[in-house]
Amino acid sequence: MTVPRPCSIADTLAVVGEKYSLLVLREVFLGVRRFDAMVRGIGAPRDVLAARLKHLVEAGVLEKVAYSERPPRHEYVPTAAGLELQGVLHLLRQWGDRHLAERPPLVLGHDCGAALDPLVVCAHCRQPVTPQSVSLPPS
Amino acid sequence: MTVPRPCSIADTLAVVGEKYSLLVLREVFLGVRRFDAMVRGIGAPRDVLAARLKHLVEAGVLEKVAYSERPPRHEYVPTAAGLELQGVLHLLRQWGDRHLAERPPLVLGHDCGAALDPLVVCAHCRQPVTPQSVSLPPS
DNA sequence: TCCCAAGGGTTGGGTTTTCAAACTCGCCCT
DNA sequence: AGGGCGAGTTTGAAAACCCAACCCTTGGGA
Repeated sequence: MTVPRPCSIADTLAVVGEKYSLLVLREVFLGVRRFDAMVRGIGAPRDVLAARLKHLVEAGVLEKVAYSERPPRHEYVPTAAGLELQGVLHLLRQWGDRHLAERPPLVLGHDCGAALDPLVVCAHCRQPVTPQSVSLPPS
Repeated sequence: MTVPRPCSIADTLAVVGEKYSLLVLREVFLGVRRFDAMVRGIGAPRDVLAARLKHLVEAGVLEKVAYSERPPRHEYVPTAAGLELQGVLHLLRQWGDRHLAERPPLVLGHDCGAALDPLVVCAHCRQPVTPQSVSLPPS
């Protein structure tokens, strides 16, 4: 192996793996969609946030939507592709709540009435995906 | 909001959000557990990889296990906490396969016999977690 | 015995990114 | 005219990152 492993995890991280990118998505999912509000919520330098937003828009994860012509104002909304990243954030939050426990967890609700407790299952058999239940490809 | 939002997503990203950290976990889950092999698989600079490994060990995500006394040799194996991050990698891979499609997807198998297709459900009701089915906390 | 290779890093240096603070620009309000 | 908001852009110093080269230990041939 002389060149880095080709891999869609790496490809995905090239889109959302830079510092603050996933926090931008967190804010968007929480309904925070304006530049200044994101700066405050994330605590990122303004120039870095501007660069991340541009990158995410170019990658088709967010879309810039005008909500006022004059003065020109717009907000960042997730595309369909962007919405599909919510699961990643749910899992990151769950992992932090379980293993870092530095704060009272943010409790999200699920339609069923219970607190949201995300679980990764196989879409085919609906059984949980565990390290043991996954088989690696023959190397 | 004068200070960044306190959030376990951000806390988790402080552990695994640096450049290459999730790729280290990918390699570990693929069974690649030695320094030089990781350098080749990931394509990271050796010094950066050394720093990431140290950080992941200190954070309790990986453990350094000797497999030879003389010469002193060891490998990096995931802890229980580390194993729990597999779901994140499955989702990142799935997203890349769906939206980037730059290569034939790496097909992992699931116990049920089908190709692994990860899906995030609510552990309580087993229904898929969608943007619409999750309710935000009252801000 | 001598030399080389493998494993697992460390060191020195130059190149990018980040960062925080200040600045800009258009528009609205008073 | 002055002040403020939203949304960035500029600036210059600090921190990462990248790469090549080097180090050390042990094991294996020639």
